[in-house]
Amino acid sequence: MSNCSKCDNTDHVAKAGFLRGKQRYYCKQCDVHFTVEIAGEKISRKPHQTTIIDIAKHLGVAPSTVSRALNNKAEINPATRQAILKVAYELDYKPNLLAQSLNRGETHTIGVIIPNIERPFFAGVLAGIQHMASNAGYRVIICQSNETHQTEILNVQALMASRVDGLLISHSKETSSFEHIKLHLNKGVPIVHFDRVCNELDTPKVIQEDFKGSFDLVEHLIEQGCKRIAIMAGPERLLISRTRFEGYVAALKKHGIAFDKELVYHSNFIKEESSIALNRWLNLPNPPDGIFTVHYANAIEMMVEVKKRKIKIPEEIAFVGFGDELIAELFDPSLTVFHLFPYQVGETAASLLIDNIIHKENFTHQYSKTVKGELIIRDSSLRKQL
Amino acid sequence: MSNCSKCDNTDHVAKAGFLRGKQRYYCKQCDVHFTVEIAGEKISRKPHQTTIIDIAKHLGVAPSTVSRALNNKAEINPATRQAILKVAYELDYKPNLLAQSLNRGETHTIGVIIPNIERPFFAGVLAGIQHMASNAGYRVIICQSNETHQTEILNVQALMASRVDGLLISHSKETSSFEHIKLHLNKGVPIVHFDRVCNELDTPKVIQEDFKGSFDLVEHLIEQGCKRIAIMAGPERLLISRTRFEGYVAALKKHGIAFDKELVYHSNFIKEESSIALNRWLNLPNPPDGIFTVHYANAIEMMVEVKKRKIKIPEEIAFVGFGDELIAELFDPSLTVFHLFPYQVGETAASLLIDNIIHKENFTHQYSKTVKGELIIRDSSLRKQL
DNA sequence: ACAGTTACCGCAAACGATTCCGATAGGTTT
DNA sequence: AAACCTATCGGAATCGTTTGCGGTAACTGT
Repeated sequence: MSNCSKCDNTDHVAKAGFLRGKQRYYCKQCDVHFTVEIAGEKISRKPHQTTIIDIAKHLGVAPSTVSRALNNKAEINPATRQAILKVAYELDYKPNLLAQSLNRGETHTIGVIIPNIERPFFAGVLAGIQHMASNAGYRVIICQSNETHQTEILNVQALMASRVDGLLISHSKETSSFEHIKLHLNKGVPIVHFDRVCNELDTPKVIQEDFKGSFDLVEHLIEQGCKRIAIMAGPERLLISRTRFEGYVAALKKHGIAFDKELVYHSNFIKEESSIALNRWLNLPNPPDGIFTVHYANAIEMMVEVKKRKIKIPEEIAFVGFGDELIAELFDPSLTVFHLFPYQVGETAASLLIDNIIHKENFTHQYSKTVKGELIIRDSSLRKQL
Repeated sequence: MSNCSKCDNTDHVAKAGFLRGKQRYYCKQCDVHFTVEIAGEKISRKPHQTTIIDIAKHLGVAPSTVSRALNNKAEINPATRQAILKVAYELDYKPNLLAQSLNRGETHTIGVIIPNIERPFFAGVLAGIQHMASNAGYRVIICQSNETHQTEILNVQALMASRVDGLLISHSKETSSFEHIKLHLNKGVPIVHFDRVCNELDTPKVIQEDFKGSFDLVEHLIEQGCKRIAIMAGPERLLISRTRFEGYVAALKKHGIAFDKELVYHSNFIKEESSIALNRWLNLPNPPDGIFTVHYANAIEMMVEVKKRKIKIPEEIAFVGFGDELIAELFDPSLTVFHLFPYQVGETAASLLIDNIIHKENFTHQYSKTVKGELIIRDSSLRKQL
């Protein structure tokens, strides 16, 4: 029998079952339960990062004082402050951001959701976001939706669970319902859309010159003498696709060229689509003499095919597209593009979001900041001037 | 005068200075100080996410019980457990990851440091890391060193401050001292190197077939009849550059080709270097008939220049390089590469790290996992067979 | 000398979740 | 029926920081 933990006596002690593997006792007299500690086994002390309490003990002050000193608060004696700072340095104190975040209710982290990090455009955006964020003292957590609605929803949940201070999002090609965003928007979470924005939600947005870019590219083709211009448009659900499509239509209209449904193909970001669309067009009774692909990669892929067939670019078919990639410049023939600036998109979006986070209450929404693009005319569309 | 907060009497109350803007009083009798609360001004209640305590109150149980139910612990009545789960669902409870992390001492987050997210290789690696990490329930924080040593150090500090559970790193081209890593390694932080690894540190590493790739590419050039092979090597500080360089040297040696210092140029990832190196080589008394660039982009840039000069590829000069980019395939002429698999590198590194995190104690280091590459012979080096 | 004031600091309660213990109530054994 | 057990739950400490508020000593002016 063991000694009671209270009266240190064994007289009235009786066994009282097992608890988590240990024998349990009960002292009738003291009305107390207890288990016996297995001797030893208590040495495992973790390495332990220095905390504010360590500093406090070290100097014989209260943790609150240390906190005040470290955070440069008022009510503190400059002398003690210096002393604390010194010890903090000596003990290599690093504040525990988790504890800070928990206490302050903000994580100084922003979440980013993009369809795919491997797309150079988004990588560029990310770089811009990172740059702006880290300058403002914010960390960045990145999620990829992989172009699926479901994953996007999971991403949002994961980021909100991580208690990010704000959200930057470019929707997946599938996304047509926005409840998962609305939910958190209504709770007051700052959210900024970029590139693949949506109009149904009342968020600040960063877009590009999608309409103008399309319009300029198509008009350029027309000026080069193209009469039948095909368009490889983006997924229909995306607003950005529709806007670009409208630019195409508008340019045709302005120049009195009839719109032909046969010349429209809505891509879905699948690899084989380029050759499918191209073949369809080339087999038409009167095939196009100009092709506008919303995504530069499609133009390149098509040009590869067209070159194989010994069709002359740009004389027989001219190509233009949106893009920001080196390949457009280096490919032979070089591709005329409406050049995009993903880095700027990222910077703009991030700064908008951070503004929003900091001035949460009285944030006057600034909708639709537009990052300008640039029409770069190259060999794929530039026909010899007569 | 105001009523004492204790005796609720005004008799012995006297003013006692100002405290944070409010008038302060002192009750002699009760020996008590107090300030008067400005009426109102107390309504600002935050929206408040449901917590474990809300659930507990809702059911009249203790928070600890709720925690046990939610975490599927033993010692809990299935009935209460169901009840708790139900309420949790109804109240849309989401655990506060911050609080969990603080308590458990782990964040379920891994930090990644890469030189530049815009380099497609690293974007690919990131995608692999993300995939593996999110499957294992880990979040990912990404930092860019921008190829500078100083930023890399700051990155490490930032990530450690965020209390990441482990670190994945590919060093900047400048990094030649590794104290900033060693420091945390010694504290027991799991760290895995990938791609740009370093040998001075006792960490698991994920590398590629750098030696073999170089060797194969150069040997291929030799088999195609090249006698003088130039190399555009990487920054000298990087181990990966040195390894690749050694592969080059070894291939030359095997085939009895003399090593010529004139044919070596160490790149530093600066844009103009391609033309500088190329010009230098072309102006040599006996210029190279084969060029091996460690980075495919340099090969492409050089080929652009070479094409302008009407020098024939591959007949007069053949090109090969490391790479994983579409442009290598689409460029004219298509580039022979030792194809890399960044996504796999990322996956491997992440799984190694997560293994390391989970089995922290008894982790048997598995050094140098190698992700295999693939020699893809294309037009830039394939001379007409006689 | 004393009310009134200031400067500085400590205490303790948050933040949200986990977990070690001990406390019950109701069984089972002898 | 006493002795022992099990299942289940509550209390309180803990993680590391921040912060509201009260306490104390010393200082100011009259």
